[in-house]
Amino acid sequence: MDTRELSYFVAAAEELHFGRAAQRLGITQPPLSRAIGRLERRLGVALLHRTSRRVTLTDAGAVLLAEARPILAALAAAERHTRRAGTSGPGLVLATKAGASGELLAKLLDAYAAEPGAVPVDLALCESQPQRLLHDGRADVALLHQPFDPVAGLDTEILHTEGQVAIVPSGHPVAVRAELRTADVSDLPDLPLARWPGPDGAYPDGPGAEVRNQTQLFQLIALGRTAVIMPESSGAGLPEGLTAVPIVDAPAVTTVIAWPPHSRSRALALLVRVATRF
Amino acid sequence: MDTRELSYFVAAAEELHFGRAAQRLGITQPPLSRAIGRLERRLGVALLHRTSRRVTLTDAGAVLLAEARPILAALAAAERHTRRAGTSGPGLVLATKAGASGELLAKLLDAYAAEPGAVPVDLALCESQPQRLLHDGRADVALLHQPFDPVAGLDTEILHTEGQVAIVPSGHPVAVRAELRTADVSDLPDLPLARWPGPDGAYPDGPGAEVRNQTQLFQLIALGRTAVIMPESSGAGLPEGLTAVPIVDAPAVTTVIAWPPHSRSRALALLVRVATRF
DNA sequence: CGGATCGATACCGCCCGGGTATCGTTGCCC
DNA sequence: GGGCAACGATACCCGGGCGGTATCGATCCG
Repeated sequence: MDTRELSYFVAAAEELHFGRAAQRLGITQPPLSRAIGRLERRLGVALLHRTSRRVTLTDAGAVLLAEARPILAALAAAERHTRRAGTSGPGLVLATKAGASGELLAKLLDAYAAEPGAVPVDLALCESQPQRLLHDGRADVALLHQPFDPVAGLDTEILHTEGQVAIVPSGHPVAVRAELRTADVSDLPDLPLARWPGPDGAYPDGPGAEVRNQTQLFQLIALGRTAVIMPESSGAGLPEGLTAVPIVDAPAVTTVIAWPPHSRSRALALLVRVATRF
Repeated sequence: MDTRELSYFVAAAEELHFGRAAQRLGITQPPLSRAIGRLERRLGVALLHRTSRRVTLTDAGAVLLAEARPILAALAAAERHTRRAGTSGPGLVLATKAGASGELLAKLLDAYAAEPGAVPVDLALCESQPQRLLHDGRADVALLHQPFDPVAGLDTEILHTEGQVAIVPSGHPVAVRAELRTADVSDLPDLPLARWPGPDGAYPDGPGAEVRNQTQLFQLIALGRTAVIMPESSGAGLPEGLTAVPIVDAPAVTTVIAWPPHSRSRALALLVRVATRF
């Protein structure tokens, strides 16, 4: 099966309309019709059931669509990884969530820079989903936080484990407590927990404020509109008006350094070695 | 990146010899040279370092090779799965290890056959690696035994959990014991544990007999040459001269029914539903 | 029943993949 | 050290397939 045929089929299967699919692919409709027809003939299976008015997926088409998408994604990732591995480029790109693991990151970068043979490290501080940068080749290595960030398909080393704290407005009654339990903060009607976007960019339902980054979040907390539970280290150096209170029964957060399997860079290996010395 | 180019590169990277690689691909050498050159130009990266006497992988080539192999395997699997999903075929093919889960299998097949809407079920009884049949599309569903069979990348439902027994010659001193511990049978100098082939078909080192199937194994045990630890149910209905003794500290064996993700067959869904009723 | 929408088909030009012939380089061996 | 053999690169040719335009045929709508 050819890559082109496969992406043609995915486009047609997603659009369920040959004209629009062809447009999306930057070709005209007839070659698309022929390509899909040829693919079906080669497989000996109908993939799309089509009348001149409606196009639907057959069972076989649904199977192929589900398998084709990750294959095409893996192909694109392989291409980017190969490009990065060949062009020595600007050194390493390290991805992590902005605001997370601040002290650990600073220590790591300092220690690495002091090593003989270190290369320049660029930072990719994203608002969410740092592991995506790894998968699509925009970064070489990432600091991820279990259980928040999925690490499936990556090689990892554990760097650090820490508890979590609630960050609340200093004026709120719970701010004076020495410690809290999860239930103490998840049930406050006047202070609903902030909601972060999921992997698809959509927000879960709930009463709390929708937030995308830490600045926004801290401002909303300072205004008494929301609260949040996050790792201890993210609560270091809080601005005025915010208080961190340990949550004793929250699951521990593990910071890991992660990289795509099959990486062969000496610079990356050195960075991982330095990181695991902590 | 084209599939053809990718498989050309894999062949060249594995053979490290353009002539042989071309022969393996069923083409001549010049188109292969051109294809690899074009791929390198498009990626902007050298994949193979070649003199007229020696071909070696570059770092980028090693990355691409490692990523390309699973991608090509996934492509081939997708093709087979799609073919199977389309051609309603002879019904379902169920794979499992010959001799394993005998009673459970019989019950499952009977119960399924009694359901309205059941289709004929063919059995693929293999000597090892039943999950391979699933991955390459030769089977639709399998009974696997954790922790022996890898279930990564499959959808599963747990059917049954059982302990393990040692199967020894009836005349041996340990045969009269009511129960054993793993250490009791793994250290017997006169009765070394049988060795099964690994995923690559090679046998691990050790003193025990090399076996491939249950008939062979039981014969060797009856002759006093080896012993084995296996799930209780596999020890049911032993031939004359063999005795099963429970191993109290062996890890439990879980029988699962497994199928490739994205399967959409009604017949398969029914089989799984029947299986999970036990 | 006429028109509009949409997928299939016919036909054409060009690019690209594969083939044969040959060149240039590099170890190797006498 | 020179001749030779092995091997990858290059030159050139041919045919198939991909993409384009034009058009057909079917189906739904008003």
